[in-house]
Amino acid sequence: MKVTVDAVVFGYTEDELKVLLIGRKFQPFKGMLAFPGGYVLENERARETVTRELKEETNVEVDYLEQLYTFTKVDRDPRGRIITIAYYALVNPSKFNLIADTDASDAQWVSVKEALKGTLAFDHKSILEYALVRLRNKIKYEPIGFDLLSDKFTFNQLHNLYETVLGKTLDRTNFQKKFLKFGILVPTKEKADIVTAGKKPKLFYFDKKKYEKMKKSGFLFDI
Amino acid sequence: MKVTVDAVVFGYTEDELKVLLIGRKFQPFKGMLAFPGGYVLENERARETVTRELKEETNVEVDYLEQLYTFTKVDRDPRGRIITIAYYALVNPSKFNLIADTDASDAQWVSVKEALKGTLAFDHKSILEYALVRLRNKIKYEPIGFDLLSDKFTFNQLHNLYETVLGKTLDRTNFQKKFLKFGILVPTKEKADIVTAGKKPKLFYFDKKKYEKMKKSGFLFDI
DNA sequence: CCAAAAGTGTTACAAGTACACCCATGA
DNA sequence: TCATGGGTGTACTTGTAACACTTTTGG
Repeated sequence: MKVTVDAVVFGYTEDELKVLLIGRKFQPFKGMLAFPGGYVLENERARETVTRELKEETNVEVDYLEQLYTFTKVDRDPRGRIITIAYYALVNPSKFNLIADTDASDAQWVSVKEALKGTLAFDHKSILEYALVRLRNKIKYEPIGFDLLSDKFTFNQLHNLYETVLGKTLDRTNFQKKFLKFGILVPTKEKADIVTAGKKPKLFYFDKKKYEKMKKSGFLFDI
Repeated sequence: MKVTVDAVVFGYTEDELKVLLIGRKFQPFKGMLAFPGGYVLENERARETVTRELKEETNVEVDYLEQLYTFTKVDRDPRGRIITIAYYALVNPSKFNLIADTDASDAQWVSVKEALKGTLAFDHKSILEYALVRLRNKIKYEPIGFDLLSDKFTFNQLHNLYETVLGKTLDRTNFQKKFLKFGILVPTKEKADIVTAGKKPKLFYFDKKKYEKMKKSGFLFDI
């Protein structure tokens, strides 16, 4: 039996949730869009395969990486019996230049909405749906949204991100108060350098170390 | 690369959380305690392997079964490169007579506390720890505790179960009110046939169909 | 000056918590 | 009849949701 990994890498740009897809250079599913991934080698663990393949195929190094699910349907790969361990990851797309290589003819950020409308190679559409559900659940109980944003961000950006991922509106002022009460966001003295019709918003950053400490002493993040 | 499955089957008896373990009949780890499990065959998916091996090795058929995590550490099995897809399951132990067979010299319900103190074959101790964390989280957000109890149960039994699994005390009266308000527990006219120092408690059952409907229309179980 | 976005405050209601208290049972 | 566990009620605290209001900015 052969074992592969697949990486569902989420990014957030232009107020939209994106996913990193490559064009397949070889058969099967040549020319179609698919997740970066590949065979788990004899002397590496699955997580290592994911980071290696991501670097090789797209030049991306992810901030947040978590195992998603292992897909074992018997006929999921036309090459034979191949199971895949799917991972999902979060990254700020502006950090990297996508460079396609090895098995990939190109690498691009595709809107999740569009990706779900079209066709993907293998069972990758099911995997994407599964990953999206996981992301939506996880972002409510763990402060992982920051891995999709720049180090410093405005409340408006965070708010938009949450509304986009969760697919529903959240009261702006209550969202802000809730986050501030947690005490894991640090205000800076800087104001965002963006064109706006109104007041210049403050920039915040996420105090990850403080959050880890609080979590250890029983604090539960919950948006 | 070879692929196995391992099943962490939880049960609840004598006010204690138990796990189903077998004695290993063959090398490696001959004579030690381990989870039921075995190789994924070429023409079956992992979930099928789990139910098949559980039936073969212990005569147990589980009510609730969910994939837990795939463990891929390179040296986790002395026989070579073998990754394992771990599942966890919930069952009411009183429903089955344990019958050990094939690879198992015996099958028994072991207190989770004891199992974590002792030594298990392979990396099964890590897997058990991982499964326990998952169970504790899951039982808060999904009404899966009922799969550990008989079809009809008293509030005291449910309350004890939750306190045992979560490892903390929960106010008896508030626990009851919260559950009743959900509307997923149906009171029967029967009273439990148990010796008690006080009042005879009513028996309830869990209305799974109603819960599924409510869940579809947006209801979130949360204890 | 005014529209738009950021930031702050207020109020009404729902939910959670901590108990007190009564009831039924069997030793 | 009394200790024990089951069952119910209530006051208090906390959290949530909705929205009004003020401030700052650029055109």
